[in-house]
Amino acid sequence: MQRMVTPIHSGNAPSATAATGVSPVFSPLYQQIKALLTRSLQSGEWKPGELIPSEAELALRFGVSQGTVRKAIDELAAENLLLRRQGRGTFVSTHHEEQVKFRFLRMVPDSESGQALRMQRQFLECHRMRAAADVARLLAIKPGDMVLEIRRILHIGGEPLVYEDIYLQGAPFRGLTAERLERYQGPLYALFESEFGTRMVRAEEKIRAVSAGPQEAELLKVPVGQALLSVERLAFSYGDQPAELRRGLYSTAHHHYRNALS
Amino acid sequence: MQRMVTPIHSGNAPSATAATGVSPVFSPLYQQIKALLTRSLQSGEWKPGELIPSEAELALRFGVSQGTVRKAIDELAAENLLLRRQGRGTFVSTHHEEQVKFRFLRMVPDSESGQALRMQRQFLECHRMRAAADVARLLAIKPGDMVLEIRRILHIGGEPLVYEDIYLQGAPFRGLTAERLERYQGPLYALFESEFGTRMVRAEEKIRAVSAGPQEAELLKVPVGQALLSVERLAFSYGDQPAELRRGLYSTAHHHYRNALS
DNA sequence: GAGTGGTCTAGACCACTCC
DNA sequence: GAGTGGTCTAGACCACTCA
Repeated sequence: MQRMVTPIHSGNAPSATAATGVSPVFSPLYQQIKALLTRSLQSGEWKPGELIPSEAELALRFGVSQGTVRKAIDELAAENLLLRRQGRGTFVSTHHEEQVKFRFLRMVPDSESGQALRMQRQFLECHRMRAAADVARLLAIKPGDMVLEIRRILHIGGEPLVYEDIYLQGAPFRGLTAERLERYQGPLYALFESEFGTRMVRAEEKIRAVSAGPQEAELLKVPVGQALLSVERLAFSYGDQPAELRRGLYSTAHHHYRNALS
Repeated sequence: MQRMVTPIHSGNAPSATAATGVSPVFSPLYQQIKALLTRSLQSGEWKPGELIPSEAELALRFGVSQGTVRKAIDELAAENLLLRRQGRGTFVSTHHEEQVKFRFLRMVPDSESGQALRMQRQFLECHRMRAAADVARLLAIKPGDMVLEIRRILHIGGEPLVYEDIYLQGAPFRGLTAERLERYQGPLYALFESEFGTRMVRAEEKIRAVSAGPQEAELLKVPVGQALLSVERLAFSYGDQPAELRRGLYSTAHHHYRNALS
């Protein structure tokens, strides 16, 4: 009933492996291919920005038709894990592309004119610490495990826009230091993927409105009591593994959080 | 070079219509089919909740293969315009389904337990008026054109959660009255689609943090100056036509706005 | 059992990129 | 021109729903 692809084979007819009895897993071939491709991404066989083998070659490797590989790649492309370019091939998505920059930073200026937002970063903190209970729970680690905490402010046109408190699992980000952060130009997620092999794939955010306390007011240069957006983001890496917790305060005086419901 | 599907025909080979010279429009067949299907949805040939013809029948009608129809339907299903159900057929999406209720209302309780949110609606206002300049611009109508304004509060467990100020184009919603709103059980968008033939398909939201003024504080039963989410939503109907403007204030004391970045 | 969408295959040609 | 993804077709069988 169920055809498994794990050992390479090349049967043509569907339902060629029913001999063993009840199938333990029940998923279409293209889902199995998709899982195999994801595994190659996760293991680092193909790194962000790199070209993966052609559809024809993958079809040969897995012993399935090109159409089946195509459907698997289609879904991975829809999830922004892969990027197809006609005539060139299929590439592993990366946070280094211009176009992707606004997928995770949703703040846009109220004036809808050209949003050539030149952003300045100011790092306040970068140190290792033991994870508190709530942080550990969200990152799926044990309380007391080592985490890396980064605090920073994003400025735009000299004005503070975002204050963020970022928590990363300690182990994968061993070599990450304040100097490293200062030196690197570009999005944090680009640094994470290039230097530490952790690519953020998707995220969930919880948004609230809060009043600025004394410290926050000073950091964002707003009056105490000013209404701010509180954004808690949990970002996931390849295997839906939580990899980053981010607590942000956004000043919405001249910018807003843009969202599309579809 | 380009095959047009407008007049029904049944050629097998691609590139069967190059005789006329340079093709004016340049789009794949399945996109043309998709446009035709969208037109049938827009014209009301198939109404929300109804079953559309089978893939085979559509393929016959348009003179293309079933695979081509399938690809067109795939995209429409991905955009939530159609809903496929194996063994039963393809249906026009509707706001009457339980599952869809949280696609446009993004507030969820902070306690992640069972979110059996029983919501009470309180309508404050429902009247016709002339559109102000900003409302007219967003709704793509002329300033001074008639619009319908609805104001309401959503309560949960007796506590006010959302205050909304809603603007609709006057013409399509001619018969909408306060009594009609009171009598109808279920989401507003379900009422709009069932009774007025306007189905909201997607929306864009701009989110800010604001402080409650005196009136807003009283409506939402919060202290003056309390931080609230300000959500401005522009909702679009079938042809990407703006159909509703909604300005909301959300109380985030015990709930938050949930968002997925992917 | 008839009808529907879902999967899989095989092969053809098109559009695009790069050498 | 070679190689890639993109489109289109035709036909087979599977999984599911319902009468």
